[in-house]
Amino acid sequence: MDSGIRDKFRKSGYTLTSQRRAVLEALTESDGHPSAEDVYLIVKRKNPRVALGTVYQALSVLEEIGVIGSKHWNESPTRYDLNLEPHLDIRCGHCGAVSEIPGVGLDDLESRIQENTTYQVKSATLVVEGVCPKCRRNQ
Amino acid sequence: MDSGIRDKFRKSGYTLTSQRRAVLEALTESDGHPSAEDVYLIVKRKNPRVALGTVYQALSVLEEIGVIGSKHWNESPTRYDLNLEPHLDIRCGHCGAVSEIPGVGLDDLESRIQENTTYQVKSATLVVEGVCPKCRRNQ
DNA sequence: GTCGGATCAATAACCATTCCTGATTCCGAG
DNA sequence: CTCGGAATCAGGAATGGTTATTGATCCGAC
Repeated sequence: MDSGIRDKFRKSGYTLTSQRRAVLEALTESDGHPSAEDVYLIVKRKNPRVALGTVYQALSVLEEIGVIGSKHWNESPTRYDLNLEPHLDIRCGHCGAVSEIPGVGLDDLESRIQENTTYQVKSATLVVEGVCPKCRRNQ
Repeated sequence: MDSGIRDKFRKSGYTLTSQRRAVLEALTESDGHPSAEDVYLIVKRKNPRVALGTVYQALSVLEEIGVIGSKHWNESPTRYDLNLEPHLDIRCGHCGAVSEIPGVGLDDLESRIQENTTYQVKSATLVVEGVCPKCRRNQ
């Protein structure tokens, strides 16, 4: 277990419980962009007593203290991610698979937006959807 | 009523019913980015018998035939829009107001994404959130 | 007019997520 | 060690935006 994670727990005041540890482990074991339900199923293999609500709560704590990130596509469950760097993900509209897109910089997009609105910009997220190679083959 | 709208209905095979016309009129009367519920309330003022489900269904038909557009921010209802040009909207996280952001071009973003992924890119939407001037003042 | 498909209103169902409640666990003070 | 209070938990009910279902009704082609 990364000692940085322990630090973040200590600073936040939350405790690093076995359930939260299990959720983190599930994130590592998964294919990289699991939904809360996916995490729940992985966690349940080792500890069948955990409830889905507990997983949701653990995920939100982990996100709050900056240990994991999340992304949301319309009409589909939120995906969680250990990659904290700003990066682009694309979601397949057919099978729901999520993959990273390397090499596309958003540069100064957020500051360009701030220059053109009287709102105070809090976030600018690029939501990318497409068809993955596997689904394209099966069409 | 725009004759282009009639054309789109004719081509699509859908009929331009009074309910769908009422939904379109509500879009024009509204402040520009109403939710389905907002549209429902406006429509109901003139025709109290329409059901919320009918409004949803009318909105989805109108979007399907390309008469209106829609945008979705996490954790909040979908907003509908008569502006069909690609453009940026920002949503206030406090009051939910939605406004357009002029002057920010996404340029070749979608093609840059396509170059860096094996997925077939279908859409790349920028979801921008912030705080509107009014809410900032009241903080 | 009338037949059949499109559309409608009303309501039940859906699903991801959050909330609630009482039970359990954790942790520091004594 | 052990007591008590706070944090966390499991389970299940509730939420809210949206969609599906179901008869009833409308409308246009014949």
